[in-house]
Amino acid sequence: MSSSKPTTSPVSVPEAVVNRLSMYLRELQHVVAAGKPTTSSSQLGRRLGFTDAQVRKDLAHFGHFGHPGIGYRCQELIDAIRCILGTDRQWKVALVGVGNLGRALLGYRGFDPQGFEIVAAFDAELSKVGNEIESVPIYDIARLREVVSAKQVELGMVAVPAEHAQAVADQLVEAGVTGIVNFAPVTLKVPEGISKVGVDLARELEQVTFAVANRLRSAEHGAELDQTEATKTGS
Amino acid sequence: MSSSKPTTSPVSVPEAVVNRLSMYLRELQHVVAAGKPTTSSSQLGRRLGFTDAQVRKDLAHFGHFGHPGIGYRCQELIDAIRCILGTDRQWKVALVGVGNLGRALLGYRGFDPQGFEIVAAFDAELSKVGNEIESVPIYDIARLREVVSAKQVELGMVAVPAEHAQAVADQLVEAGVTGIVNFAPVTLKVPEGISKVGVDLARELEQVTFAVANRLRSAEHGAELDQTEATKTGS
DNA sequence: TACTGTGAACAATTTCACAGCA
DNA sequence: TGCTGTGAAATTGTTCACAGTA
Repeated sequence: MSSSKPTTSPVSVPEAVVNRLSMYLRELQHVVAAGKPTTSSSQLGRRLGFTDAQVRKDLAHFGHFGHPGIGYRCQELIDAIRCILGTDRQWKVALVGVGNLGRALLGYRGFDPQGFEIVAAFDAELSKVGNEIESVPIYDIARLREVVSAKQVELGMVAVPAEHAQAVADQLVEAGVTGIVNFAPVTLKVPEGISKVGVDLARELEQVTFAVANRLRSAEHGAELDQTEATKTGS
Repeated sequence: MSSSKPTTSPVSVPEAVVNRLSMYLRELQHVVAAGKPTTSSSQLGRRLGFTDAQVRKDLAHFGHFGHPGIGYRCQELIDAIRCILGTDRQWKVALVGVGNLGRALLGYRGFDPQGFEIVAAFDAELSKVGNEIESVPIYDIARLREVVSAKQVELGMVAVPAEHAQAVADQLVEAGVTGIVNFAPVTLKVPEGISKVGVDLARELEQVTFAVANRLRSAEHGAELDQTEATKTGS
């Protein structure tokens, strides 16, 4: 039992595990940045709010990465997780919608180091077309299919108004992307075999207000032994 | 039986249920916008990718909202869910960090209709201070405590670089906010009783690449009967 | 000693299936 | 008939506790 390459065919991994895998990765990067070469399931768990057993079980889905008596060598585990997540290589991403949010995504410094490169942006407003933002060229959305194919873009980010999101997603799929991150507050329909994730900013806030409102309710109400903690995803 | 006010003290609701509640709300708003006065658990479920039983069970945590034989009256259920989530009133929000992402958040049109109003923004860069963006005034971050207290801000959004996020969160808590949405890729520590949610853009992309990479692996590999669908949160 | 990996126990969540109301 | 609400069953996920390795 010692380090090894990730199991090639994970057969069926709960989505929650994949979520936590990303968190472990981020945390490991912080540990490395702090100069520590190794860490342990309990340390990792403590920092993220999980039990040590959970951390070990999660990682065990993919292989044997730990060293008994030692813990995990950070760089080793980072490499393994990136391999599992598929970010051991660079992914080409297209952004559709160069509004406020789109521009923010173009300027976001966190993508490149994690393996994502925005190689093209699209907008329907012709005054934006032809410019570059953060050295990403902006194309007429009418050319989406052509450009996405030509540049071999694999992932799409949808940052257009809700009413156009489905149409944009359809075009992205048509053009050959295999995964979509959607920032519009609608539920996209995508064909089987295309992955998608939705990020809805108002919904994130609602998760917080629920916890707050709930706390207020129990407080004024009469001290139920209620304990709803809204520590959803880490961070 | 029939409609009623949400149960006041939900005692203990799984976080996943709260997440879905937000999705039901969004979906119901779309149904209303389409002119339909009622919907059903199966319709709602189909649109979001859940079973009808799940929808009913989720809602049953909070009261009896449905009408046997009819389904759910959309507006009624919308009102009930907003009440449960605490967004039946307006929440005052402070934004810290007026970079690319911060500006996008200031310009985001989706907050107001869902009950969120950004009433103040803060930045350390003094050239930004004193201006308004989207008619939100930008203050020196040194005045965070003072302004947040004075304006009775309840929620904070952290959109500063990772290395400053914890310090900013500490100040927000000090100043009296009860909930935080964090956009920096770090795990914040907040005191018991403060709610937080983390949004990490690179992590969202990783959820997608995992699914894609996984699909590629099984494909080239040898057709395991693997079925990993990355249809995380809806959208 | 300090830690991992893991079967077995436990807990939570989801689905099923059906009674009951409009 | 069409739909909800809900116990009971099935499934999934988490924690415990310990054998085993460095």
